[in-house]
Amino acid sequence: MKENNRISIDTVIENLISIHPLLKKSFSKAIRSKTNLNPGSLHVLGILNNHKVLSMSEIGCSLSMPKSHITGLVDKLIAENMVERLYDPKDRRIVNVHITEKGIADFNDMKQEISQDLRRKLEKLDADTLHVFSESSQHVKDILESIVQEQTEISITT
Amino acid sequence: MKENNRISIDTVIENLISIHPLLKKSFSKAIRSKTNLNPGSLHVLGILNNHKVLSMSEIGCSLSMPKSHITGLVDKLIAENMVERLYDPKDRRIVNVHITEKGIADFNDMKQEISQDLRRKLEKLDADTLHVFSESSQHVKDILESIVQEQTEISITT
DNA sequence: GAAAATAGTTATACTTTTGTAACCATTTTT
DNA sequence: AAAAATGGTTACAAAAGTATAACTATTTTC
Repeated sequence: MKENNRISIDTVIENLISIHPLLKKSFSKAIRSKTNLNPGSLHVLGILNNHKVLSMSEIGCSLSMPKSHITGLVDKLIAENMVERLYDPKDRRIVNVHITEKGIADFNDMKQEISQDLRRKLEKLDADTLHVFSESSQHVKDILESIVQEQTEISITT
Repeated sequence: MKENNRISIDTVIENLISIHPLLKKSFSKAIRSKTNLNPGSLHVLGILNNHKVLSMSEIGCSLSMPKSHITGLVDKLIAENMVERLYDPKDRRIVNVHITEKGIADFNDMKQEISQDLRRKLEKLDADTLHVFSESSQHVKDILESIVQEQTEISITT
C-alpha cells in the first residue's frame, strides 16, 4: 500500500512536469498577442477574480513573487481600471486590492481571447474524451490548489 | 449533447487557466534555485528526454520558440555535455540534437530536485486522493499532448 | 545552372521576470 | 515613549524570454 503511494506520487510528478510546458505553450504566446497586459498582471487579475479582495502580501504569497514586484503589476491593473487600492481602516499599513466590475468583465473577455486556439482544438475531440478531460482537469485543479495554496502562509519578506 | 460538449470545453479551459499559474509557482522557482540551467534549456532537455533526437526546427515548434532562441539554449546544454549536435548526412542543413546518457541522467536528477517540495506535499495526501490525482493528471497530460502537439507541423520561420 | 526555398546562426533591441536593498508609514512590543 | 516588527513602495541590477532582421550554407525548383 505504501509502495502504491510512492508510485502514484512519481506518476503525478512526471505528469505535472510534462503538463507545465504544454500549458506554457498554449497560453503564454496568446497572452502577449491578444491582451495588453503582461502575464504577471494577468495572473494577479486571475487570483483577484477568484478571491475578489487580497492584500499586496497575500497576492505575493499566492504567486510566489516578492511584494516589490506586485506593486508594479497592480499599478498596471489600476491604470486599466481593473482593480482598486483600498486602505484598510483597521490597519492602515495594509493595502487591499479588489477587482472592479470592469476587471471581472475584462478578465472574462481575455480568457475568451486567450483560449481561442485551444477551444478550436477541443471542439475536435469526441464527447467521451472531452468528458474525461473535463473531469480530470477539475480534479487536477482542485487537488493542486489544495496542496499548493498552503504556501500562502509563508511570508516573503522582501 | 452538443450543449454538453460546450460546457465541458468551458470547464476544461477554466481549469487549465487555473492550473497554469499553480504549476508555474510549483516549478519555476525550484528550477532557478536547484539547477544551473535556465528554464528554457530545461524544457528543451525535457522534450529531448522524450524524443531522444529532434532537429532545431522541431524543438522550436514543440516549444513555440523561434529557432534563433533555440540555438542559445542548445549551446548551454552542449556546454554541460547533456546533448550533442549531429549533422544529418542526408541533408547537411539539418542539425539533429540528441540527448546524451549524461543528459538523461542529469535530467532525472534535476526532476528529483525540482519536485522535492511538491513530493513532500503529495506525501500528506490520503491514498484515495493520490490515486485520483495520479489518474487524472495522466489523462490531462495525454489529452493535452495529443491536441497541443499538432502544432509541431506549423513552421516558425524566424 | 540560376533562382528560390529551407535550416540554422548571429546580432540587436526590447520586455518581462527575478533578486536585492534601502526606505517610509504604521502598528506592536516592551 | 523607544525599539522592533510589519506592510508597502521605490530603485536598481541581472537574468531570461521575445521578436526581428540579416546572414551563411545547403538543397530544391525551374
